[in-house]
Amino acid sequence: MAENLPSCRREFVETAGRLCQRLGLPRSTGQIYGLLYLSAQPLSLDDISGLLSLSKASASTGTRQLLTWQALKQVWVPGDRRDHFEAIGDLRELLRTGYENFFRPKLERSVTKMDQLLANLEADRKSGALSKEDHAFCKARLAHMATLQSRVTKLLPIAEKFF
Amino acid sequence: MAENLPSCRREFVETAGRLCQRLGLPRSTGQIYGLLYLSAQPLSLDDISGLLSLSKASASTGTRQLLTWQALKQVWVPGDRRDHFEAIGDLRELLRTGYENFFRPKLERSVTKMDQLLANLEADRKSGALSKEDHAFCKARLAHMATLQSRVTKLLPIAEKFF
DNA sequence: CAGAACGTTCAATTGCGATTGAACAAATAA
DNA sequence: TTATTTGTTCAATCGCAATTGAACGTTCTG
Repeated sequence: MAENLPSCRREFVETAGRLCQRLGLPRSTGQIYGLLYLSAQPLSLDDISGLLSLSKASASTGTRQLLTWQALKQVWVPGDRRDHFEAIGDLRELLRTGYENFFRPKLERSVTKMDQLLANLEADRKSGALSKEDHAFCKARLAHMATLQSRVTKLLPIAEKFF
Repeated sequence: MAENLPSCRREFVETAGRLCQRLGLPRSTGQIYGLLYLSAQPLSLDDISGLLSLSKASASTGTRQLLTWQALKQVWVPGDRRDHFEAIGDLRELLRTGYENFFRPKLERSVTKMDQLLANLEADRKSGALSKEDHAFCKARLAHMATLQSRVTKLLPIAEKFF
């Protein structure tokens, strides 16, 4: 990490990096967004890799990823043919699209997965792999899980409106 | 993974394992809970490591972790001096304590972190590390983030009641 | 045109944390 | 008592994905 960053930015970059790391995303991605979030001027790939001590490759893949998430935008800086990047500051929107692209598909898949599981359960019952008691037990537990699932599905749109 | 598991349990175990993996938790942890969630009878450490093809060590650490999360309970099986484990089926409660122990502390820390950042910002301003414009820009962005933070803080208790 | 600047791609490396095997301690049995 | 069973701890290993360096294609410049 470069020493020439003001301490507040340095700390912010570190925090953003760690946050991404916890979310299972590349740390560099968070660092890049964090750096740009507190940069009044757009930065080039060289600036980014230099300030964060990242390789050119990481800066490139990271910015491209962030672009697909609509977390950054490219801006043209007159007199410089390099790409420059700016953070899109609207975190609310970022959160919303993040939910849309990230959570929601998984939630939907989990519902179809539950159907598969229930189908398998019946198949196991018929094939004799599961006793009557085990069948009933599993069915009850899966049903309980399904109700929770539907609650989450109902909650999230509400939360979305809350923002 | 053992072949002697009925297909519905096998698939459930796999799904639970992957879910934990995505959440940044050990996969084995999810597998163990998944196995027990669909087991009408409590299982011993040997059963668990056998059915899941895990080492004794993994089964031990995994169950202990799950116990601290109140996701399992130990039950005594007469005539067997080994520990046996049962899944606690109330997923709602599990979710609630998970939020309490896992998310909430981080959310609280993020608030104090924000204070630190704002303090650093002022320090940088006074030391001349940040121009007046940069200072204003960063302050605005951090303020925006702080409002989002407080919204999340307000939302979560509401979501909790929803369940 | 040649040469440089810029960004991307991809195989190789690295780092991190889950998993393991072996040694250990505690409890039970013989 | 000694031997066996049971569960934990910890250093070593392994797997996975982030990161890198080098080679590449493209676009600009002189």
